[in-house]
Amino acid sequence: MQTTTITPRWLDAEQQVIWRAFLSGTNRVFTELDAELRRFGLDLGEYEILVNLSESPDHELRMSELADRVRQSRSRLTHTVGRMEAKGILVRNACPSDGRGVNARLTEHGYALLVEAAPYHVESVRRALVDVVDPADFEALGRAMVAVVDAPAAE
Amino acid sequence: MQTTTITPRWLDAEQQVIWRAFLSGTNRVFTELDAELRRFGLDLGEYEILVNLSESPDHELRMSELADRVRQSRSRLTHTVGRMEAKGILVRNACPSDGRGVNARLTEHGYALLVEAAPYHVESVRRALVDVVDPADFEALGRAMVAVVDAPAAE
DNA sequence: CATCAGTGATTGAAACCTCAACATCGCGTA
DNA sequence: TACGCGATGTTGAGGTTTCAATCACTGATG
Repeated sequence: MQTTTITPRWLDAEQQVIWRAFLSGTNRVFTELDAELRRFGLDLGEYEILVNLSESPDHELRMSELADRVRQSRSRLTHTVGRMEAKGILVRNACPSDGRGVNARLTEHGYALLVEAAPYHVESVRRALVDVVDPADFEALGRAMVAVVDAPAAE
Repeated sequence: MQTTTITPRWLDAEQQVIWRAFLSGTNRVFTELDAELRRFGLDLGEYEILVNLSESPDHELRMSELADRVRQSRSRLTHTVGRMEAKGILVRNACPSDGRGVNARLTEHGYALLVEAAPYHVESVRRALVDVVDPADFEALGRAMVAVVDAPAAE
């Protein structure tokens, strides 16, 4: 019998430091954003839903399309959208062109909430990340994250 | 009456692109890591607990110290450690030098689990981030994250 | 037209996290 | 010694996410 053994390619000391800074730094950023959004009764996941709807025609989007854009599972999105609907932030309607589909659409109140929260949100993004990082490093960060997203999916 | 009005300093187009890449990229990295760790019945939060205990004398750490290192609330850590204890990964003992304190210590089984999972974990860190990013950009990423962590806390 | 595999969305239970309240203990001070 | 504030951990309730199962509909195939 033979097991597939892995010879670990450990990170070197510097990579290790960078990796741990990544863990701490991302944690710090998201903690800060959530703290700011909480003042509007939102979290980052809900805020991204608002943004994506607001950028779509009629402030409306199919659930599945929305799930892809905010990187949430369909199930999670159903639950979250259900709560947001209960708060009057958006409404759901059957999709006219596809009997399986459901459209989520911002209400007036939901759009007003986004308009109100957005300036504070962008300020927290600056405070936590954009304004504290050297501009050249910030651009490199962008390239790095694009490379991550564009990397082929694991098997 | 007068309200404090904010003149939003919106992100410019390029900053916007980088910010969204950051959201997608970090999500991609953490999704990949969790998927790999799930094969060992762990998530990233639990894995970081294992790592921090394993790097400490006697594989043991005060709960509060551990909470700081893994950036989890005390409450969350109590719950998580409780579940890990139930699985036999670690044990809790009263701290001899401080009646309030509790030490968490890895069991043999817990350490063996870490030893087993670590090579796959590091491989996923490489696959998701380290190996797909240009080395110079990776270093810049490190500087950026250090700047984020070192930034003064918001009021 | 009948079937059937695939897609879109939801459901409910279990697992997990958050939040506020609480219990306990250490330490400085009078 | 007694007081009281601050720190350490835990608890349980309530809210959120995950996971697998399910329902409904579409489109293709025979």
